[in-house]
Parts: sequence; C-alpha cells; structure tokens
Amino acid sequence: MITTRDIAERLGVSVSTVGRALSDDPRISEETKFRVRQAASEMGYVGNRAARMMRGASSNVVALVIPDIRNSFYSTIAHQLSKNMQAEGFQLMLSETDDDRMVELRHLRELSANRVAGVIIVPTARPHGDSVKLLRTLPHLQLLRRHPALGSQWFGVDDHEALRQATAHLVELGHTRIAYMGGPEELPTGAERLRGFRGALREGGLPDDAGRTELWPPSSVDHGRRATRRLLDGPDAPTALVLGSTQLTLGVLEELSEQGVKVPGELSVVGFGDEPGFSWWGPGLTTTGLPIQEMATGCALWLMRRLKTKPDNDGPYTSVSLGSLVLRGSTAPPGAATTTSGRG
Amino acid sequence: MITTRDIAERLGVSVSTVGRALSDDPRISEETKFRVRQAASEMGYVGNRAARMMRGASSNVVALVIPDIRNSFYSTIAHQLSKNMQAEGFQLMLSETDDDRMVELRHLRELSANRVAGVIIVPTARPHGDSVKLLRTLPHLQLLRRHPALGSQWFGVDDHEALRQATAHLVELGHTRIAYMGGPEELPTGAERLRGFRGALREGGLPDDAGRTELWPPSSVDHGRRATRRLLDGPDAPTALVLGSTQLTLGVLEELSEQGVKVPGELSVVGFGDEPGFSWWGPGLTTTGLPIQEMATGCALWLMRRLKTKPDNDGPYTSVSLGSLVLRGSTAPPGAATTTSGRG
DNA sequence: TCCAGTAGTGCTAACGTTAGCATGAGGTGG
DNA sequence: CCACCTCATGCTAACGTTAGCACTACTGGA
Repeated sequence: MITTRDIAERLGVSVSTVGRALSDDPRISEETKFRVRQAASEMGYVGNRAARMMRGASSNVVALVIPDIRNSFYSTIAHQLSKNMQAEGFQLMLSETDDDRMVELRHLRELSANRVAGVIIVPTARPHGDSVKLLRTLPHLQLLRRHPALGSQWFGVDDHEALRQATAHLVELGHTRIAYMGGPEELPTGAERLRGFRGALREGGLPDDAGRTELWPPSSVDHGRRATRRLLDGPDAPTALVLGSTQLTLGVLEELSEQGVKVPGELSVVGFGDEPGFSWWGPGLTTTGLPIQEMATGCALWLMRRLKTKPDNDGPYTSVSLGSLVLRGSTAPPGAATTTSGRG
Repeated sequence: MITTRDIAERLGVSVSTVGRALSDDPRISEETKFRVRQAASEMGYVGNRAARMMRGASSNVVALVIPDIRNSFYSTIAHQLSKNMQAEGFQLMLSETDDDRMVELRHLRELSANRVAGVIIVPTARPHGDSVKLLRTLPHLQLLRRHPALGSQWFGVDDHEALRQATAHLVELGHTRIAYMGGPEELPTGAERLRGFRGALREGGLPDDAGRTELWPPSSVDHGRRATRRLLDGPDAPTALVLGSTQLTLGVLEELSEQGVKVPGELSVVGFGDEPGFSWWGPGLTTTGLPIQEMATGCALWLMRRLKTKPDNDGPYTSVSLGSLVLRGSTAPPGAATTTSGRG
C-alpha cells in the first residue's frame, strides 16, 4: 500500500509537505500541491483512515443494527439512511441480530472495537447488560423499539394508537369476534400494539372475550402461516383479524390465499405495514401504513447533527410518528361481500 | 476511551503485559491474565481495531456494493452474506450505488480508505476507470453483473439460459406475439437476458418481428408501470410478456392489477425473480426463480477463504448458477382461460 | 545594514497496539 | 558455586498520519 512517505521520497520532499498538500493546506505552494496530487494519483495513493483515526479523527461509519434486512421495513430504512448519510460522507455498516441478544452483543462489541461514529439500533426484546453499557459509550439512537434501561433517543411509531385505530375500524364495521396476531409482549412494540388492540375493544363496548390474541416472534413469515391455520381450525372462528407485524401479515396472506378463505366475506383483515403486493392481494389489503421513509430520514438527520456538533445533551430526544390506516378491500361488515382471496 | 495503558497503570504493569494478557499469550501467568481481564472488564476496555490495523492486521469488514437494498433480491443477498460472515467474525458494510457510476466510485474510494478486507460488488453498467483501478487493489468478487475490464472472480446466473427457458415456455404454449421488458443492454445482465429472449424466438421458428422489446433502467417499479401502459395502449398488443427484471415485474403486476387485465386470458406473463407476493398475485405468477441464497452463500464462502488464505491466484474463479422456471397460473395458451388479475 | 515578518518546508512527537529483544528473578544440574 | 535455562515481564520501535514547533530564505521597512 502506498503511503505519504512513498510520495515524499519520490518527490524529494517531507511527509509533512505531502500530508499538507493533500489536505490543501494554504501554507503549501500551489506548485508543490500540484506535483503531490499528480504523484498521489499516479501512484494510486489512498489515505489510510485507520491512521487518521489514531490521531483523534472520528470514523465515518454509522452502524444500523436491525433484526433482519430482508424485512422490507428495515431495508427501506437502510436505504433511506444510506442515502441521507452519503451526502455527509458517512458509510453504513449493517448488523443483523436476528432478534438474538447474544448476536446483538457480539455486533455491538465489534462496532465498538471498530470505533463506529454512531449506531442506530432496533434493540432486541431484552438486550444484554453489556450491550447497554456499550451503547452508553456510543452516540446512538433507538429506532421503533425503546429499551427502558437505555433511556436514550428514540424514533418510534405510536404503536398503541396505530392498533387502536386499526381495531376501531373493525369494531365500527360491526365485528364482535376479532382476533389479533402480533409480536411477543416482551418487545416494547408488541406490548403497545396489543394494548392498543385491547383498548379499542374496550372502547367499542365489546366484552373481554371478544378478542382473541396470538403472539408470535414476529420475524418469520412461517409463524404467520402457522398462526393462521390455528385460527381457522380452532372453534368459534373470529370474523375479523388485526395484525401487528409485517412478517406475520405476509404469512397470513399466503395462508389465506392458499386455503381460499373469502375476504372480506368470511374474514375481514387489517394488515400491518405496507409491502409491495399488499395492494394486489385478493381484494386489496386494508393495512396500517407507517411513515418509514420520514422516520428514517429523521433518524439520519438527527444523528448526523449529533455527530457534527457537540453532545449538547439536554435530555433524550424523542420523535413519535403516527401510522395511518390505508383502506382497501379486505375489510367489510361481518358476513357482507364474498370476494375470495384465493385463486377461485 | 480506555486504552491498554490505562489498565497497565492501574495494575502497575506494563502495556506489553496487558496486551499479551488480553491476547492470551502463554508467557503471561494465569494470575496476571485474570487481573488484567478483570480490570479490562470493569473499566469497559474495548480494543481499538484501528490501532491494530496499523500494525499490519487486516480489517474485519467486507463491503457489499449494490444498486439498491430495497430490491429484495439484494436484501436477501445481504442477509445471507451477513449470516455467513458473522460466523467468521466479519462485519458487513453496505454501499448503495443507485446504478450511478460516480456514486459507485465515491463508495469505492471510501471503502479503500477504510481498508476494508474485501468487496462484493454488483458493478454499474460502465464503472469509472478509477473504480476499476481501486478494485484491482482489493480482494473482490463480482456478483451477477460482470464487468469485462475487471476480469476477476464472478458469481452469476446464466441469464441467457434463464430467459431462453422463460420465453420458450411461452412459445410452446403457442404464443406468437411476445413482448420482453428488461434492463438496458449496457448492463451485461440486460444484454444476456435479451439475447436469451431473442434466441428462444428464433428457435421457436418465429419471425423477427414477433418479439417486441422495452428496455428500461431496471431499478424502478415505476418504470415497470409506465412500460406496461405503453404496451397495452400500443397497437398490435402482444399475447404474452416475459420479464427480465424483478423491479420491472413489480411495476407490471401493479399496473395489470389496476387496469384489470385478464391474465392469462388476455395476456400471459412470466416474471423475473420470486418476491413475496408473486405467488398470490392474480392467478399466481409464473416466474424465473433464481437461486439467490445459494449464490450469496457461495460468494461469502469463497471470499472468506480468499481472505483467510494467500491470494493463490490461479486465474479468476467463476460460478454460474441456473435459474428455474416456477410454473404458476399466469401463463396459458393464447386466448384460453380468462382469470382476471384485477379486483373483478 | 539590520531586523521583523512571511512564505514554504522540515522535524518530531503522538495516537494505541504489537512483536522482537532485553531484563531479571528463580531454579537446576554439573 | 557458577553456568545455564526458564518464566514472567519490561522496553522500544514501528505502523501512517497530523499538528505544533523549528528552520531557512526571502521581502520590505526603518
């Protein structure tokens, strides 16, 4: 690898001069700068950021720690972040936790060893104590999920309100047996969404046993399929279903299509998130849309500013986005239309 | 930030002893090791990889340079890579080019400055000369697309054969007016797929004007919608459509659903790639499935081995995967069934 | 003529870690 | 009792870059 020293020797100048010429120091004559740049280019010199970091410069890498990049929810966030940070000269590191706290810890250790400038994290249900310690030493912000022990910046969705609205929509249509499928209660988001669901039932004057809930680890399409089979096979099948997880929604849609369940005739469905395909599934999926792009951009801008300026810590910043119900064809009063979701 | 020196001072030993204790050097007594580890843990010491890199150690970061992570094709690759590399202690850097050669160059410059251990790249149509130079200095492999000037390792799909099969399927069904939509010919993949399409028409004994082609930058769903509108509005509409891009396919499906085109009655469709949702779109989308996971795993393993061992350069390695036609309901003889893709 | 100022460049130390060599204590065998 | 060996640790240099200070050769003013 070519160093400033190699360039210096070739030109018969000192390393200092080369370094200064490359950083466009005003003290260096234009002629020297030109010669240095010329030589650097010819020799294929590329500055060594590791060396620069040792002199106190900070890294230009921000890490995104998420459960699974295949979830288009997270890939959209990754894209938006990457786009916003590129303008500021930052690179994006991607760490997938698979919702495993030990994997999360391993990643945070690596990120810390690599001295990343900042971290944007969707924490696992119960991060390891060491993960919390490490995060405390790093400029970071929590996305979507908020771990209480961390007490730091958070960009999230009003999960409670989102599911309250989704459920209320079904209650207003006249449904009285409504099922909910979402992530586990351990996850802050899972708990909030469930609370929103139950709250809406209560507000609608429905009895406690009107709601039936299935909580699954949310990161798997397959769990959505299995939960759906249980729902359909069980006794006293509900007339409506609300979802609190995008991955589960994908599984539900597959299973309902496969089994040829009539939507919204036999079952009204409100999905979660808005993936490509939700609009063309069966009669079109009514779903809880989330302002992902705006959130991601918000995160990027906040972190960029945080990294460029001093900590200026006047308490943790919090930003709560609102979901919005996207009305399509998959919801109707109980026993109304009979559009099928299957292939007919 | 805590350094080995801080630990050394606290314990009254030298930095060497600390460094050796932490790297489990057999020359250090067990008692000292214990005390050092204890102190390191208490003080929250995290090794500085930048410093280690300066002593000749290589980085543990591999970069993935792709057009757009939102494309689930690439997010699947990113996931699989990340998973495979994690076992070997590598981290993944994500660089999106948006198919812009200047953005690609900027990323490669950054990656090089950060001294990433290796690069997995889906090159843009015509990489900048400097990008080629930079890649030559880095352990890397090309994915999907192969830039001739680079002449390096390549993991790709037999694009020609994939589209030949997809098109042949339609020819066998009796279609004589077949349209193709894919990426631009500048892209190696675009050119190969188009060649496969034309080849299949020729083999099927169809006249040259039987095929109608629309080439668009592939990275946009919106282009797919626009191309579909042009196709449907134009005179002499084809009875079948083959696709050579996942993103275009997504747009096509949306537009066909919206316009209520009867598939496969009015139009038979063969998609490209296999996204969640393709199976439940209209009558189920017949599509060209790609062995993404296997490819990604192959890449990861190859690069890991390449990084762990010496260059052992006995010519560039090449791996060609085969696509496979996934038969669903969206293809039929011309004018046969009349299942609709719309909401009815 | 001499000094101050300035433009342009060089020297050196420092960042945190590691590897090679040096050191010193203690033990063993001749 | 000394030579030699081993064990445990210390010292120092080096990686590539940058910043502070030092130095030289001019220029211009007194």
